[in-house]
Amino acid sequence: MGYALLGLLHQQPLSGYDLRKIFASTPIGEFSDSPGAIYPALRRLQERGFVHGVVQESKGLRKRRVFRITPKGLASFKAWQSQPIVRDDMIRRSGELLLRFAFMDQTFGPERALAFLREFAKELSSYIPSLRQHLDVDANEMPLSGRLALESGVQDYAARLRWARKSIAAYERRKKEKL
Amino acid sequence: MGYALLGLLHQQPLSGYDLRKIFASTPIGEFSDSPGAIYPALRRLQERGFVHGVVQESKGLRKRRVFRITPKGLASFKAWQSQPIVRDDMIRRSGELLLRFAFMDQTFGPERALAFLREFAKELSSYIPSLRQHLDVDANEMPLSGRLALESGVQDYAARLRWARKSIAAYERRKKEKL
DNA sequence: TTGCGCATGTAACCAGTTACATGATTTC
DNA sequence: GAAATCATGTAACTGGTTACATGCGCAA
Repeated sequence: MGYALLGLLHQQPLSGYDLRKIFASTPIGEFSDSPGAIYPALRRLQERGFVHGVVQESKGLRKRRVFRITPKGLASFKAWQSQPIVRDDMIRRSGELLLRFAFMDQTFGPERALAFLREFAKELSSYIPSLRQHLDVDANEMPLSGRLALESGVQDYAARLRWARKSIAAYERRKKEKL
Repeated sequence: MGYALLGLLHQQPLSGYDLRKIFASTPIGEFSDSPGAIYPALRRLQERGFVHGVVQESKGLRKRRVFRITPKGLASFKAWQSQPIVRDDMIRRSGELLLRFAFMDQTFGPERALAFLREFAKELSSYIPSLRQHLDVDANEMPLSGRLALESGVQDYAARLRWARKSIAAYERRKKEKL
């Protein structure tokens, strides 16, 4: 979740309360908007030197602490985004992959975003057949609900692959238009 | 994850090592096969009286502790499966919903599984339009990668809804055949 | 003056990750 | 006798959940 905060703070400086509102009101993945999650996370980021908070006393309201990302924080964010996509990311951290992608235009530009999508699609299209094969094997000895639940996983991956291909096309279309 | 263990132990008695192998070799959601996750989880279940472990010394191998679910454990498992489906489950605990469904044929039979799917589909089909609407609003001020990442979320839910409807049809088809 | 929205925080609890430790048996 | 497999566990670390606590300014 620290990276979600860094990504948002890279767009603009925000207070903990601002971040809570963002998590509460927009469908940005599965992040918690509870103060018990956000304020400790901001403190950790500050301890690592990734963000820097300044108290603002203006405007009659209670003083707020506004955080901005540091160069060190941005470097760490970019390093995180640049990690290769491995199968385990696909299986157990798909939300994190989407988050890495969501901020890619801002940090690296469309060319890198496109490269990310291609890597994503490639990894997915190699995973899906092996998953499907596995299911076909041991689906026989399972009750219908179990079989369907596994099938749902395959459908999810297939939908994500379609999304990736559509997104690749969107980037390529935009590239052409710019020429 | 405790519920995943209970569900598997309801099918048959298993040792911690057996459970690790299942998590390692089958695509049952996103569960960890590490001993540091499984053995403490089994101990907790035992402390709550949900499972009971018996040491087996047979067969030359190292002794293994085989767990079976208790009536109390089964009751707790069923109560978990019977919770109403709320929107927050859909958004932040979709894996848990699928897990609840996966074991439903065994615990409650096809009629309840079908009811679960209908509730699931209903909740989803009310959520998707509101999500889509939200996206259309604030997608304008976002870079392409951010917009696409949010779009991916919508696609996921749409795929899940299609899956639910297909699954409902599968249950209804089977019901007809039985008559 | 009661309550609401703004705004920040803490503390107990729970559970997964990573890494380490141990020991028995089988296979090459 | 070394390596692989079977089998169980612990400990430090990390981080989210839930619930509580606090305080300001404004409007009904």
